[in-house]
Amino acid sequence: MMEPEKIPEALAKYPGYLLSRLGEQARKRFGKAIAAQGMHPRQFGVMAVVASRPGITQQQLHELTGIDPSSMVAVIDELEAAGLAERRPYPLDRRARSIHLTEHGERTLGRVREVAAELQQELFAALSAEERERLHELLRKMAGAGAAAGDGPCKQA
Amino acid sequence: MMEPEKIPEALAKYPGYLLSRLGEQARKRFGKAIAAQGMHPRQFGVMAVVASRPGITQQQLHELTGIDPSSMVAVIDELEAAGLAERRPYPLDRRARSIHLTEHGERTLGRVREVAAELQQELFAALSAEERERLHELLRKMAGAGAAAGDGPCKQA
DNA sequence: TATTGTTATACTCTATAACTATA
DNA sequence: TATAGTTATAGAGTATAACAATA
Repeated sequence: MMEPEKIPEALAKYPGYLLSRLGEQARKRFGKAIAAQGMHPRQFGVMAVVASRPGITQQQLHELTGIDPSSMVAVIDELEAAGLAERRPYPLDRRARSIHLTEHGERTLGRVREVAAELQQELFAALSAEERERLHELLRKMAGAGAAAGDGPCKQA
Repeated sequence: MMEPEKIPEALAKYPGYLLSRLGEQARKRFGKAIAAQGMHPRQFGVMAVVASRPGITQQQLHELTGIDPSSMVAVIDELEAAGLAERRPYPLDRRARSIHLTEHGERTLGRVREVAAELQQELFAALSAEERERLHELLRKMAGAGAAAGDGPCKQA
């Protein structure tokens, strides 16, 4: 169990600060939780998007995850090396690469999703189920999220 | 104006992810906003705590901000070099150093607080005033924040 | 001429370990 | 023996610039 660190009022009064510090904490704890599966938060993010849009290109992955194109190369390299994903030719544009999860990748993603769900329970333990839902809604709204024009598999898949 | 980046449903469904990504975004935007004053987010955090607890030691600052003690040295060095804060002997324990803001530091902090307030408006623009307040409460609760045992000036000040 | 992916590189931020002076 | 601060160093993580293939 990790102590959630006390945040002094002088800083807690800034919602942006809370967002930043709690976000960093969430990322770190998630990273530790999935390290056992040999996975990294960035890899999880990419895999989750690929799972929802099989055949997506690296450029599109960059736009959706916010990960820099040059860093994206490294992430996909790692996933390929671990046998979790693979690059395939992208028929519509021969410059681009089409990314797919392998079967092993699908299974691993499933396990990591379970770990993520367990961690969520811990992370938001101070909140009631209702409060968690409310917080989630507010964060979604802030992110302008919810069905980012074209969720679902890509053409060609 | 910075586009708030669209977050796909495949990731937005994880509240921890939203927290992490929105937090990172908040930090980056805040950093850019205060760079004009020659300030860094870490420095602001430390200064805000020092302002609320004049005479605080570096060790205590580390506990309250989560910044590593060795990094704290660098932050205070920067603040001293910029004439924003200063180290003084700490009578109760000669190993420790007592940190205080200079007048220039107080004034600068005041200006940066204004910038922070403006940025907050932008950052949470997608939310109504009520929703912002609700989000702030939920984040506070999550952080176990609110009057961290001993807010206020330190003895000896 | 612009874009996708790639490579090499630099830069920022943070963490680790060892040292000093006090306790 | 343990702790506060310091220093030097190493490691993540990320961003920047230049290049090849293709559009």
